[in-house]
Amino acid sequence: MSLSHRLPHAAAAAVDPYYVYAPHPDPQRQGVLTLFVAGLPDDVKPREIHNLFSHRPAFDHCLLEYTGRANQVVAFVTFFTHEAALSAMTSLNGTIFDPETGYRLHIELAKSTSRRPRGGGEVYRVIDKRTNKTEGNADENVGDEVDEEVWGGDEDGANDDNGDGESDEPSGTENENSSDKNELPADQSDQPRHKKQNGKSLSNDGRDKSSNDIPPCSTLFIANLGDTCTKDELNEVLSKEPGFDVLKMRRRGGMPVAFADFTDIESSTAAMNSLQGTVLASSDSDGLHIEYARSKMRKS
DNA sequence: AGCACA
Repeated sequence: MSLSHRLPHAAAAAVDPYYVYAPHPDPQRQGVLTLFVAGLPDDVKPREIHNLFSHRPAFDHCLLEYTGRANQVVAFVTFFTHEAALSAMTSLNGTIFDPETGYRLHIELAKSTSRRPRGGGEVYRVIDKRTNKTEGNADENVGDEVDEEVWGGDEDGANDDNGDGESDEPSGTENENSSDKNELPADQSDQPRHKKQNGKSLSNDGRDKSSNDIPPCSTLFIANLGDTCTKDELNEVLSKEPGFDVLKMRRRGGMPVAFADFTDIESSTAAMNSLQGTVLASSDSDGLHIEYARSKMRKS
């Protein structure tokens, strides 16, 4: 039934050597108690986030947000101390959240600490901006308006962090009231909803999960790069993906494109899913467009 | 939409 017979190292890798973080990567985020969590499948439930993080030491509270952009879902998890947040980040970052799709958690410090929920902490806090709940939800609340009531996190003075691209990957935004739409991080969206697609097992022809026509390949084709994008900038992001091997960039006249090779198709698929739509500092539109390459990279 | 290297 499931593909358990060909699971690689899958869920076993809760901690990943690729996700070793420097103790203080960004001075701007040093006091922050909240983690920003991306790489979540669109059918994720608040309970799942809570179950995953609430057993961590010094856990405080968490919030799940269906952003309404693409199929993106992000979470904000707050701890009582900065160290506890970092600890949870390093041990859970890179965790395969859904072995069937290869989605991996991408965790970083949030831009600012989430405000404490007012009343109690028992209820799952959710912001749901989705207008069309096609996936993973039985009930249809189509006329649902955006709930923006919770959380107006705006007391931070830290906004633009375009310093010297140290791990410059985009971070989540907490200002859902803001009109800025350029702060969305990883966007694993590309799964076009089939007519009767239910969140769980895709009854596909049995192959591609994201790229539509191109068969899976351990090399990824990366497009929609800003014209100022450098190989180093791209490398920064890709090197955090497990199994990443070689990056080649070329600009053929127009916009640059890149090819990233991974050790295997599982890795390239997971990387594609988690990096799809990632907005780099050099990006100017929708972020990275990633597909399987049409042919595997040759090395010599 | 844009897919090279040998």
